[in-house]
Amino acid sequence: MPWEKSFSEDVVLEKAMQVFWSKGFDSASMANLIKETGINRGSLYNAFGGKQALFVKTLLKYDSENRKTTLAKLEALDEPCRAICEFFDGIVANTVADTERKGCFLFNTVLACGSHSAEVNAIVANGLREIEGFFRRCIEVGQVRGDIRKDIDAESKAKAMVALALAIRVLGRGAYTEAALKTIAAEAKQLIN
Amino acid sequence: MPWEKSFSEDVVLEKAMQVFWSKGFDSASMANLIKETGINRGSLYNAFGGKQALFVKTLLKYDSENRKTTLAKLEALDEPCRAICEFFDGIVANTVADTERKGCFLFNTVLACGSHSAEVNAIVANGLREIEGFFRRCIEVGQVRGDIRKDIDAESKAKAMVALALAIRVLGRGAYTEAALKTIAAEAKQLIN
DNA sequence: AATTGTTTGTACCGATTGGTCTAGATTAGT
DNA sequence: ACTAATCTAGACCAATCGGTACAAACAATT
Repeated sequence: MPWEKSFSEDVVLEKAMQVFWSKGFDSASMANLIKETGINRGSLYNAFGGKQALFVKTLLKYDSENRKTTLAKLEALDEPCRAICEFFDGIVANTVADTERKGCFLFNTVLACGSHSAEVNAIVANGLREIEGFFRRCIEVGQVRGDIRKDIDAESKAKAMVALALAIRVLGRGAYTEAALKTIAAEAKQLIN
Repeated sequence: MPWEKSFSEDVVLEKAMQVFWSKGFDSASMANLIKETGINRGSLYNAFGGKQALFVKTLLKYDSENRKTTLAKLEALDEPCRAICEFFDGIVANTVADTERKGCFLFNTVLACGSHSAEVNAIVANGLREIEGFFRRCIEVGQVRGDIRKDIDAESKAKAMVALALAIRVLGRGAYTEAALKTIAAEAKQLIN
């Protein structure tokens, strides 16, 4: 038998993810992806199948490596209020630290949902659902522990928090200043007061 | 002298706007625009200059015909709280009524701000600023009249409202159900309670 | 009827799109 | 050495992109 592979699929996926993340699915060309991943055209098609399939794989990678782990870490704090605060502080920090202004890969994909396949839409819908679930659980646990008032509707506030998080990411791509983003984040935290 | 014109620029702009609105700048091709406007390729270039120039004109048309007039009508109510409520009821109603799920042309353009010219970015930035100003003035007037508590920060809440409005429009494009959008709208109204 | 400027249809341009394919180099196991 | 699998480099494909060009049809004034 000959060799198995000369490049790391994961490293290539990581680089491809950066391209899709910063340019979006439509604007990212195969020429871009070939150049940035560094591997050959044929190898790319052979290993991943095509542009759409490659995109799905990068999105899944982002979803499991960024979104899932971030939420898991925050939930592991076991301090609901702090978890929510750190979530919003985190996305503001990430947004202003990102000189490329590329936002959140998952949210960016939501915005262009019209032009994506059902498979992609299912991935982002699941991501949104889980972010909302994170907020809801934080609030409910906080209510049980007496940190959060019991008369607020956890699900309702969780949805509003998802909405504000998305808005921070979107407006942070250029339309709003850091100060404005921090203001919105502060309003999000205040939802549970 | 020959004739002046055989088609109405405004009617053509209206049709072109629909194309850009539902497909976005990048995905809308000149072939689409020619087909939907019904006028000839040469006439289109002669009358509007090109794709980018045509886009700017449709965006300005939307901004003045939709955004400005909507805000002006609400502000003319001279009932701040009702104006805010009707704003959010209105965007939810518009969102669910739109079977094409095309969202708000202005917000859609914000999302793709990275790929637009400085001119376009200035138009959307101005639009956002004016929406925020609308909310801020509503809150301030409400505070003067005693309808709204005076200890809330008008500018801060106004920014949060812009964020929630944007999120409703974006999530309404397919990711969230009508019920979820109404929940977010309710949270937005609650910001001034 | 001549003139003038617009509309129309279509051909055309170079560039780029996603995707396929071939040729040859490379490396490992037999 | 031989074979098998994968790599690279690049030619190639039809389709589409935004934009230009041009000739014919057209209408309104002179």
